[in-house]
Amino acid sequence: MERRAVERVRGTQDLWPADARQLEVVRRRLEEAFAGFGYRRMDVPVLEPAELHLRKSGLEIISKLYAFDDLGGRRLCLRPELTASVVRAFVAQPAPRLPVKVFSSGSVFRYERPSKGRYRQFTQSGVELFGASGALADAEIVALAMDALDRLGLVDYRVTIGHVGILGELLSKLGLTGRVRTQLLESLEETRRHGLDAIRGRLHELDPDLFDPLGDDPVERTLPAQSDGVGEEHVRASLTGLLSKMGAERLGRRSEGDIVERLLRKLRPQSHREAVERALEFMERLGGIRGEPREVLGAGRDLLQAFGLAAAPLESLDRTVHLLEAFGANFHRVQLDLGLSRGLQYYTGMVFEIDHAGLGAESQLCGGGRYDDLFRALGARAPIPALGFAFGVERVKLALEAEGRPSGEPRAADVFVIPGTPEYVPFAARVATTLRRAGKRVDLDVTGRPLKTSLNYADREGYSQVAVVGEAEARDELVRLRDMGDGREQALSLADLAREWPAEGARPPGGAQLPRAAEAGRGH
RNA sequence: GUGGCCGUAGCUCAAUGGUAGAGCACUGGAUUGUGGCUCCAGCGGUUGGCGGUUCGAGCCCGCUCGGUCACCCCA
Repeated sequence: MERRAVERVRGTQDLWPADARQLEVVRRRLEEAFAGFGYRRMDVPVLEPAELHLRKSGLEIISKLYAFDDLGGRRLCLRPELTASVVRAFVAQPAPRLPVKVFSSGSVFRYERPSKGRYRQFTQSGVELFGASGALADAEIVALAMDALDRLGLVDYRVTIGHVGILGELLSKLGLTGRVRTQLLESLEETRRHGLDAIRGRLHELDPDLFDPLGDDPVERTLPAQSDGVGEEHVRASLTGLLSKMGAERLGRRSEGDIVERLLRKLRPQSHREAVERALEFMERLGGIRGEPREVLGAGRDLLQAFGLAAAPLESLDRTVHLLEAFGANFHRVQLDLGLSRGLQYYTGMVFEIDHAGLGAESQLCGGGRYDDLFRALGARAPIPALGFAFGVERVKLALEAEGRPSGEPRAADVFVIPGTPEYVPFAARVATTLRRAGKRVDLDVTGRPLKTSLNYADREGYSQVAVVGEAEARDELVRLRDMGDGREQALSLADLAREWPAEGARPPGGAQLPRAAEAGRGH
């Protein structure tokens, strides 16, 4: 016989009743808020084709995916988040009418190094809103996330809102596409933490032509500086003109056309490089703009103007912020941060995070934003505007505890029924059942240990009432409910109790302050 | 993924390199079945695991597993 205990998988948790209950209460309150905004519950599988997440997620999440082959040879994964599954479900079977407002909760899995507030299996609870573009939808989503935390009585949280569309617009204007664009979008937040050189290094790995030292060729040095928006045809034309002026016969035997093409080839990386440099400069300045909404919007407009960009994303943010006020959000908890980028690459517009000061390193409670391109990426015929967010339920629980408002040990039941002696066990079972049918939560003592020990236990566990049933009770067909506070007893005849069943609106006298639905509907 | 700290009874923690302990919890008794207080006794350990150094390791060293803190990243 193997004596060594089987250990819990790293990064997972066993939740004993007090913690399990608290997590359940948190999740339920969040979901109540979602429902209060007209969102409906939807469930999606824990198992998904690995491809679903490989196609849409950033490298960071992909590298942490729990992926494996099932016995049928399918490449599967445990979901690392919920949004992709909900979108996949919609793409496979579109809802008859937009908009779609749904919420879902459940376990998600990421192979990360565990620490406090960071687990390999954790619970997300979030919403998705499909089919609405514009600031009102953006504001509703943020207001909903804040309302959910307010319902829980959380105080010390901070909402940070940004907009990745600003940088996206610049990159488009500079003609930056593909992996370089993706890399830059993902790096926005990194610029202020690690500086531009860190980003340059990463880009160089991606494309070695970027940030190579310039050659010494004097001709290359005199080439016209490439700036944004200048097409290759234009460059070819001006190069040809330049060569004519220099006198082509002095450049050897090659034809003018050959030379131009060769220079263009050398030039292409450089123009690319300069576009990237311009993007980096923009990112650095953008990243510095954060704080109180009005100031950020002002500074943002100045920057966009300096780079000749349309102010549309900022105006959208402006409207979102104003609508947030109209939603009655706690405005002093909101700040704007134009350098906020979020790691998931599929975000396209407004993005936001909610952090809590009491959590240390893993302080983010919630993250979300707009992901208008995700439907196309997952195979939808038409683009559908979409946005959403997810809470980390365990982190919200930790935040509540950090603010010193734990739910307290839940009382197991209202009444503890103790058989006085073994021979009255059947009668005790009958008493317990009668009380339950009369609407009480009843815990029957099944240990058979000495009465004194059981009473001691009942007292320490905090039962408000105890019923010891023995000879006298069995003879008279009654139960004596003893109040554990003042010791007074109340005799109830079983016949009277039975008449209450099924009693209309029977309510347990105590311990009902927590959601009743948590108990109902279990184990069926 | 990087660096630091920590792992001793169910829980919280002690123990100069020299016989593994306390409080709480649990079981029994004082009290011949009616709680909380008190007192007494009992149960409970491969000191996370494997290896090394040493006459001797909970303690020192290496690896490993787990936790935690700071990075990183995210929720």
